[in-house]
Amino acid sequence: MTVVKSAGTPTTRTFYARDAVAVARELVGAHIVRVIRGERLVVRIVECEAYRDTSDAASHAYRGRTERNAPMFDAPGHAYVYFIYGMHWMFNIVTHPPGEAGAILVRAAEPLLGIETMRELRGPRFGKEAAELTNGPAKLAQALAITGRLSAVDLCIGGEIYVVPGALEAGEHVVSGPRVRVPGDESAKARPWRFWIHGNAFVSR
DNA sequence: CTCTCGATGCGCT
DNA sequence: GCGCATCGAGAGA
Repeated sequence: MTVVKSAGTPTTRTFYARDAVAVARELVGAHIVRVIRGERLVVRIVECEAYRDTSDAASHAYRGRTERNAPMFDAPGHAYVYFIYGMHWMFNIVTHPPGEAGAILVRAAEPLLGIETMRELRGPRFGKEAAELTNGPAKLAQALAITGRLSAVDLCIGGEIYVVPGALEAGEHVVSGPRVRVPGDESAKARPWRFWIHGNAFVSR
């Protein structure tokens, strides 16, 4: 069982001003805090994927800046939220060295606080199992009421959504592998830029 | 449990 | 028009 020790201090801008692959590994175990209607919802990241810019054919930033992917090119430590498959929102954290572009997709998390509210946000027929609330990127966004309105929001100032450093528990370790359903050439597909806690029950399918 | 398939909006070729 | 950093229902085993 995971113990939530405190509200925590948000991660800093400099934490995200580095290579996205390196940061993605360190982001596993961190907490996302979402303040909604005066309530704090807290989840723990158990799976995420790094996307870079021109060297990464799978990345939205690969073909340069557009209106949609603009947050990926702007200051690190902000959200990049986009809409896909006509119905789903994806939550990313903008992460890249100065002058570059990139983001980390949060694919799955473990609910820690506010589980009943997450259940309501997901819908009454989902979430009988806690893992069903947040074990996929679109599920996570729905459980935390994340939509395009939060794209480009600063995650480092303790506002309506922010990220807090976390730690792995005893016996846990992070493993890596190819990203899920990425487009692009073979080299992009093969890159082991997906990170997750080995054996964790909240990792996506 | 596993597998297949439709939903549904929009950015980009 | 195509295809997507997905999910859930439904069918079959």
